[in-house]
Amino acid sequence: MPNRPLTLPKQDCADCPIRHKAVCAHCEPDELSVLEEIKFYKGFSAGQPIVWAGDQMEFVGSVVSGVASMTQTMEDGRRQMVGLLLPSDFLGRPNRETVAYDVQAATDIVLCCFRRNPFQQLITTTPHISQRLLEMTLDELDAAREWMLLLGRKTAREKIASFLTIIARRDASLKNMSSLGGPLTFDLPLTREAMADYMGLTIETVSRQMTALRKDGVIELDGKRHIIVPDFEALLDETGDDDDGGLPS
Amino acid sequence: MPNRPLTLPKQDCADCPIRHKAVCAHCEPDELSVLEEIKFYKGFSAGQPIVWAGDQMEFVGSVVSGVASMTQTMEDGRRQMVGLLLPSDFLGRPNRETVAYDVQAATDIVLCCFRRNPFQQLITTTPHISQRLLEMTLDELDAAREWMLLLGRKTAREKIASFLTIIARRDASLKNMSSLGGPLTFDLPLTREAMADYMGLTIETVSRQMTALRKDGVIELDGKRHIIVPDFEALLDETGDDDDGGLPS
DNA sequence: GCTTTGGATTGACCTAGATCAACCCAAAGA
DNA sequence: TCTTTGGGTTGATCTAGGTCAATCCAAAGC
Repeated sequence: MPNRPLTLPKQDCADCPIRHKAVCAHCEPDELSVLEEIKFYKGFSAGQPIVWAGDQMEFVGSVVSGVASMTQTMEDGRRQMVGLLLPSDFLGRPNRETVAYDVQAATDIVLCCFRRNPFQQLITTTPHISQRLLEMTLDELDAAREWMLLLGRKTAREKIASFLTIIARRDASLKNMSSLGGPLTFDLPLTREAMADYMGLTIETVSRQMTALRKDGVIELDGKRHIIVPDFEALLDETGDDDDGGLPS
Repeated sequence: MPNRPLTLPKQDCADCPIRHKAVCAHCEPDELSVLEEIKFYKGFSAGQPIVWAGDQMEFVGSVVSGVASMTQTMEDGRRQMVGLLLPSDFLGRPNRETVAYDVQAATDIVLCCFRRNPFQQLITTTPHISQRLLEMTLDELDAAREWMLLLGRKTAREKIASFLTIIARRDASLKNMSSLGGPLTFDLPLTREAMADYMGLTIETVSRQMTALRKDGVIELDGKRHIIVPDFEALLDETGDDDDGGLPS
């Protein structure tokens, strides 16, 4: 497969989260048609950079399928992931010329994009959109704060368990599962290295804690990436937070 | 001084950041008068709780003077600060009934508040406001991501230095200083314990690293809280990031 | 003036997670 | 088939920062 972004043909938006989850929920038909006009799809394959920090960002959009990561890198190479973009998440920000972090496809990914300038225009004329974006940004901020607790105060084992519940929840909500009671199965969208960058750990520690959780029966591993959680409550008990284990957010 | 929130009399808004920095910048006069009607001031003294996580939040507003912290606490008492509210920062979120984190006055503080429900109403009718809130929330998200790098990848010494530059910058912008070249002086708005909760460290480590920076001549301490930075560039060199040390944000 | 109090400092020691190094293993290419 | 490659695992060792405990010190109260 070619290692460059591909602009996909316009497609039916039934599977495009931005249509129903992000900006369009309350739009009038004519506003929708404007969105339609400036819309296009981009695909990236796993590992491929989407934008580098400092680059001009000529589009905004949301993730249709696949996973991307936002990372920050220090001069000496230390890296910290600061955003994980899963399906329905929004990428890019209105009123910013350049992007502040490296964005990279973690898996093969499809984005539903809008050209930035017309989109910005639309924001000023369509209050629904900026209100919806505010809503999404506040959710992102909440997630970031949860993440800060993880980075600052949790043990390596708690970090791994918390990370796994986050992925499990998002995966379940993607499949429209109503409860996380029984045995649960999902794929890790990240390499051990990316997981380490997510949690502020080294790959060795990630690996060790994964095997520890496996040996303790909290998770089962099928290959490197496929996870089976026999008892979600047991996993939650390892996270350190007093979560109620309810529905995926 | 009484240890309970006091509702201050209406006062001239010249010193109220929300008037010019937050929601009012582009408002029409009649929109301003609506804001005026639902506005009131609250004062809290240092250490006093403003709201607890889970509480109903009946107002939103911005910090006029003083400092507040948002913290998250685990069952076993581990605490992580996830937000630091300095003058002109916005507190509370539209469309959320309850608040997600403990908010506490770090110093004596004055808030310029708006009753939440009418304020939410105003958002739907005044696009400027939600656009401005979006802008502010995006800035907050950027700050959170910077913070995540600090928590996940920086050494204790780098954490302290980074924290000091953040406070120094905000303090300088408050005093309308145009450059941070020369010797620099400011007060720490936090106890060592709150600093530790900010950085994911213990108070002992904070204390040790502060004395280390002092012994190395990077900072001078006058009492426990007053900091003198003889050379801001030298402090920046300790932060670990390749900042240009430019103007305060 | 003396005592209490609560934040802050300092020292001795310990441990969770980092570092360094060897090895595993499945997929891809030749 | 063999080799390469890149992600992953495991072991031995080290160390930054945590833990525990004693002490300091300035402000507040009596």
